[in-house]
Amino acid sequence: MTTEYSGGGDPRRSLELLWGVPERPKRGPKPKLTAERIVRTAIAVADADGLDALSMRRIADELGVAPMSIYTYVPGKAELIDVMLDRAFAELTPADGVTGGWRAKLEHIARDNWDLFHRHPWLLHVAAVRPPMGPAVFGKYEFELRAIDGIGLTDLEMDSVVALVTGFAESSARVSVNAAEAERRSGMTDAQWWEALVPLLEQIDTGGKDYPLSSRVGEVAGREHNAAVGPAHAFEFGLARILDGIQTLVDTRA
Amino acid sequence: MTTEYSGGGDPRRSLELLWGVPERPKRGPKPKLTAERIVRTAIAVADADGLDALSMRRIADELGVAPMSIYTYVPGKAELIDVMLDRAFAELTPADGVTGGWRAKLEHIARDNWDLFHRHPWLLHVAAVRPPMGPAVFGKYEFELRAIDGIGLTDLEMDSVVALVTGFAESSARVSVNAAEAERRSGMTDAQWWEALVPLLEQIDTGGKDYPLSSRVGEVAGREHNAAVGPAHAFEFGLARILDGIQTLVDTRA
DNA sequence: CCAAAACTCCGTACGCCATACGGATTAACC
DNA sequence: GGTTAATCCGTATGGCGTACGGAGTTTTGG
Repeated sequence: MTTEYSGGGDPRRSLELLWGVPERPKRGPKPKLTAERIVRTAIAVADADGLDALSMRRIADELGVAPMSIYTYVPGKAELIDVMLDRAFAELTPADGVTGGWRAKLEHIARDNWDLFHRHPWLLHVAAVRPPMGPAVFGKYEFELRAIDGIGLTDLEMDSVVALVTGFAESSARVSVNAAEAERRSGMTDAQWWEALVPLLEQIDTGGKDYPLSSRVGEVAGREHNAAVGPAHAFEFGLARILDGIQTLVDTRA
Repeated sequence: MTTEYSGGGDPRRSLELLWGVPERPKRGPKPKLTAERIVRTAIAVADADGLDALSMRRIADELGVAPMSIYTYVPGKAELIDVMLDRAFAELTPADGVTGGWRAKLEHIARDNWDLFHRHPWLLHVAAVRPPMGPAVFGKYEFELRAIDGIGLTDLEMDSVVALVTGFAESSARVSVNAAEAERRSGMTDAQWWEALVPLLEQIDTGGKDYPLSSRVGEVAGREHNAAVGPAHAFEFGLARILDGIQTLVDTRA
């Protein structure tokens, strides 16, 4: 599985694509495609078959043109992925209408992110340092900050809180998505995989060490949440702890 | 950058490599290599040049043999990476000697993990669902649990707390490592990159929307922590919140 | 002492990737 | 109608993991 990097292409070309340049040049043959159609097709391919399957050849096949024709509309794969990212983040919704104060709003944001990463698992394979400066990324940061505006935090703390919550949503979604991916590619559930491993592990000479806590806790944890609900439980547990921690901070400010 | 998957190979062969089979077969020419040397070389390559540079050809070059000779000692790249993972985790240290109770112990574990991911950034490019069942991975889970044993949590809560803290260390290290990687491959610091982007952004027609909170908070956050300390600050801030949240949970149990 | 077996080493080959380059074609402008 | 700009795309490069099978080397069994 290939991890791509956002911000890898020419920033000027990326920005033009992200914000849309309405210029219609006149000369030359009628274009068969648009950048928009290419982006939509690329997202569909990545959703269906993963970022690995997203090649310029595949997009071209899907659109019925030769591979090199894509480069007429898009400078390269790096810029294309920047636009795909911004498009995907555009699906996120503000927490403005959510009742229940900052805590409920942050919960909405965390869950919304969690859902997004499950709808578009390929997002997790794009390292979003230096994210694409598109309308959706701008809007996302703005309404995330709005969720905790006016509750007594400093500007720096607001930025840190938003980063903590969204970062947590991403990292727990990563675990969840990876588990599902492992299940798909191995054809075994986590339970089946573990079951197959136990007899092999019993033949191993551990050199006299034993693992009392691991055995006890691991068994309980394994029984309690099988693979289907495990990552979701981890998400709910972690989110509750993090919000409690933010509560403590807010309390010291009041 | 390629992301690899742990647990991708033949589990039996992986386990043999992980725990070491001392059998010395007799027939045939004297082996020029050992699995051990191959693993050490692979880790050195990944440390120095990243997981992308880790190819079977590169390892072979490094050891002065032909590419296919590697397969005499190691079943394939997937199993090799499993062993590399376990070897790396073996560098982690228990928190038993740390004074200051469970909070100080969890801090040690988080920082120890954070450091490890910076020493071996390629760990972040290996998706560790279904981790290699080697001695180090077993030991890690055991002493992580020991750090919070006997403070009133249920077995399930102990598992969840450990997963939360180590998961957070991984995800914030990911941000940090990605930032450093972006700096290296672009030749620009975050500050320089942003500076180059501003004039381009000013030419953009945002369609009348503006972003009051983003501008105010973003500027403060950007000024406060430049790229060098930004991720480290996010780590410290998030860790404090998470430990506060765990404190709240522990309090309800007391 | 010799043949068979076991083991190491490795040359070749396959299909797939992004995209640089330049040529052929097509449409609009002067 | 000639010039210019734009689209479309054929070809080629170098790197990847590893399947396959052959050649060389050492020990074992008789």
